[in-house]
Parts: sequence; C-alpha cells; structure tokens
Amino acid sequence: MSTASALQTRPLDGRVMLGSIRVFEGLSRRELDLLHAITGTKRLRAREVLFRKGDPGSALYAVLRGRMRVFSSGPDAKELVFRFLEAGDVVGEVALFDAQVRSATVEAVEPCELLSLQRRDLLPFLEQHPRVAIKLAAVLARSLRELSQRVEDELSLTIPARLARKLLALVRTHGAELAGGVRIEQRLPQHILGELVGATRESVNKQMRIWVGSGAIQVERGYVTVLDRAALEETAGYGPI
Amino acid sequence: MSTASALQTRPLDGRVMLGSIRVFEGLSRRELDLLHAITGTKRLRAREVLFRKGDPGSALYAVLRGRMRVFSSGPDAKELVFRFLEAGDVVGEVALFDAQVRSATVEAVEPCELLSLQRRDLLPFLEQHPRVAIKLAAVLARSLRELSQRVEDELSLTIPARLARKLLALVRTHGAELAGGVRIEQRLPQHILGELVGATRESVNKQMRIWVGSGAIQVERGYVTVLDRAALEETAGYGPI
DNA sequence: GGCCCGCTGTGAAACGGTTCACAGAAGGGC
DNA sequence: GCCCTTCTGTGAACCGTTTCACAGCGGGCC
Repeated sequence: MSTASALQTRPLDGRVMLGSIRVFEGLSRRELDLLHAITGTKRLRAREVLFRKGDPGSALYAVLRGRMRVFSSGPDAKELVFRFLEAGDVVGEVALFDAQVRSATVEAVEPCELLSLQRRDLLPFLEQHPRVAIKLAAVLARSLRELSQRVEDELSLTIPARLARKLLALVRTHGAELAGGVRIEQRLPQHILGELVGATRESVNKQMRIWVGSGAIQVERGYVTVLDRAALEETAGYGPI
Repeated sequence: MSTASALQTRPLDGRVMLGSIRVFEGLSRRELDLLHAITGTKRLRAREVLFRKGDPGSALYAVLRGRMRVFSSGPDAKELVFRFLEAGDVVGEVALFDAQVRSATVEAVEPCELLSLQRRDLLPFLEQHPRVAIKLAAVLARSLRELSQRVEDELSLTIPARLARKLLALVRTHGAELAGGVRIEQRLPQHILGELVGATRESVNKQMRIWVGSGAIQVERGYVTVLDRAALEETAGYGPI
C-alpha cells in the first residue's frame, strides 16, 4: 500500500520507482542508480498488448502502475489466463532466462506504466548482483508452484470447487471486511472469473446463482461479496476431513 | 551420451560427477572443488521416494544415474506426472528458491544415485557464482514454459492429439531409427502414457488400437514403434494449415 | 508347472462441462 | 433520450472422456 501511494505521486526519481519493484527491493542507492541507467519506460493504453506469445523478445518488464493480464491464446482463440499483474510485479522473466520466444501474451487491462530492462543490459547486472538473480529465480519458482497447483486443481476438481477456491483466494488478497461479509474489491465479470478457473461464463453463472440462492454470496454489478465463507470452504473441499 | 558413459565407469572424482550436471557445466576445477565440499550423495532403490509433496525440505538434488519421475498426488490419489528426470538433471529447485514445502513428489523409477546440496550451503555459493544462479533460473524458466505449454495442450487438445504429440516428442528424445520406422527405446505401458498425456489407460488404449489398425504405429510388449510419422503429425494438429 | 500379477483389450453407461441460441438488464456516450 | 455495448441469466443438445466391469494374455517367481 505504501508502494501504491508512493506511485500515485509519480516520483521523478528513477531509483524510487525501481525500488518499488519487489525483485529490486533492498538494493542500495548506488545499485539502483546502476539499474536506472539501463531501464527504459513504456506506457500502454487499456487493452494494448505488451508482447504476444511467439514473439521474439528478451526484455524484462516491471509494472509501476496499472493492471495487466498474462494469458496464452492458441491459434484456436482459446484463452487461458495465467495471472494478473499489479504494481510491483515483473513479467517476461521466462524469455529473459531461457532465450526463446515469449511463452505467453501480456495485455494491459487498464492504462499502465512500465519499466523495461533489456537482456543484454540486465544479465551483466545480474552477474554482478547475484542476490537479484536469486530473487528473480524465486519469482520463477513461485510461478511454477502456482501453475502446477492450478493444473492439479483443474484436473481433479470440479468447477464449483475451483470457483470456491478462487473466490476465497480473492477474498484473501482483495477482500474488504464489511457488515456481514467480505466484499472483493475488484470488478469480476463472470467471463473473467471463467477464465481464472478454466470454465465458461455459463458454468460460472450457474454456480454463482446457486450460491446466491443459498445466501453464501451476494452479487451486485460485477462485485462479489462473500457472506458465508464456511459454505464456500465446504464446496472448495477444504472442509470435509 | 559422453556424460552417460562417463558415469557408468563411476569416477571417484567428485568434480567430474558435478561437472556432468548440466547446471554446473563450465565451472572451473576450483569452483567444482568448492561445490564438491558441500555436496552429499544419496542412493535410492527403485520406487523409493526422494521427497513428497508437502514435505519441508530445501535441498537441491542432481541425478547422476537412474531415472526418476516428478509427479503430484493429491489426497484423492489422482496422479499427475509432470516429467521424468535423467542423469544430468536437477530437481528441487522450486523449494530451494522460494523456501516453501515441496511442490511435488519425486520417486525413483530405477535405482538412482544422486548428489544433494543443502540450501544453507548452496545459496552462499550462488551469491559468489551468479552464473550458476542464472543457470538455475534458466532451468526454472524452461520448466515453466513446458508446463504452461502442457496446460494449454491439455485444455485445448483432444486425447488423440495429445497422445500423438507425446509420441512424436518421445521419438525425438528416445527414438531409434530402424527398418521402416522409429522405435521408442523406452518401456511405455499404456497407463504411463496415460499419465503423461493426462488421460486414462482405456482412452490411450482405444487410440493406440486405431493407429495400430491404420498402420501408423506398431506395439510389442510395451514398446512403441512409429511407422508413419506423418499420420501422427496429422492428428497432432501440426499438419493441417 | 502352476499361479499370480501386470498389462492389454473392449463395451456400456454415466457425467461434467461446453456449445449454442436466446432474452433481458444496466450503464455510458453523445 | 436513445442506442450500443457489456454483462447476466437460462435451457436443450451435444460431446469427449471417465468409470466400471469384465476377459484374455504372457512372463516371472517359487
């Protein structure tokens, strides 16, 4: 949150901006200066694409402002959303390290401001600053863990369970406590929820209707409020045994 | 291949063993000595488990000899095989870098010989030898790429297509050219093929029967020979357009 | 030699989800 | 105010895959 508010004031100091990116946290002023010398900036309008799966490209990007989504769209137009990016996140690490084409498409959801670091500049920096390399490896490790967990869920869980888990996760990350429930402070149209859990909008709708009927959740204009967390935990498969 | 034969002679020299692991390739004798001072060894019998998903644990392991499989088994006993490990591979990088419990189970398929490196010893080494850290990051990046590709395949491709792709990939990695076809030099019972492509044994069997009938492949005692590669490429979805 | 175990082969039934085709409601732009 | 777009709601038909239940086959072990 301090990060976000710092960004809203738009500091002109490049070091501060860089320091607000998680993988660069803890670097000294001098190191941030070094890094700053090799960073570019980039602005994207909503819906603009940063890069597309299959593109060549080797830059790493850090999100200063705005939200982006990382997804993979095969030729058959089936979209699979991997994750959302927010201020402080980095993206493009995969192609940075294994020097192949981009493995997913990244698109701005809202207007975004980014920093860019080219591989030819960044790799030498990483060789001088191994802690940053290790932090980037940790980012990759975390993504790998999350993705494999998701694959597993998607293969062994039904849609209601997956949806319940997703909502509970969103409550944890974007929940705002309020009389009688927790409201998820994020626009969540059903087709987006569908992408997030690997289901169609129709299937999401069907399940949400059931929960609204049973009083487990409440929906108004794209915002979901969880009223009965225990009920969701139940169908998420966390409850029984 | 030179790696494999070097291992069969079982060199006593720890540096040589370490140098045969891909992520440690290119290190100097001195660096290998440093590394050797902090490596342990481990032997596993066939079917023995190295670690289980959910275990605490922070060591990185390198495979010197034998094959292992990395899979995830939820409480509901549904197994999802991520990959196989062979000599030269490392495993355990995820928990090494993000310091959480193990994200998958690793089991020996055949008797195996491993090297182990504890996080408390390895991280300081990585801080001194950033190129190795970067190589480990590249391993993670590659896994992430492969896993996301697999998720995508599994979500948008039918079983015949997935199976065809898997067989073609196996032909590339383990194929032996022979009169009229390419034989995959690896035992492939149908239930294993099923795990590899995310399908049941029965579904695999059904498709293989079809291919045997059309003369695209040939099967004898768990070994598959691809006779008509083009036919597989066709159903893999590589052919049309 | 006999028995068991791991692997293969097969078909019927059930299931979970998608696809498709609509309809209606809400909000924003001009 | 109107239109257009985005989002929600719903039901029927369809489809790929799994589940289950069974049969046969071969090889290794004692």
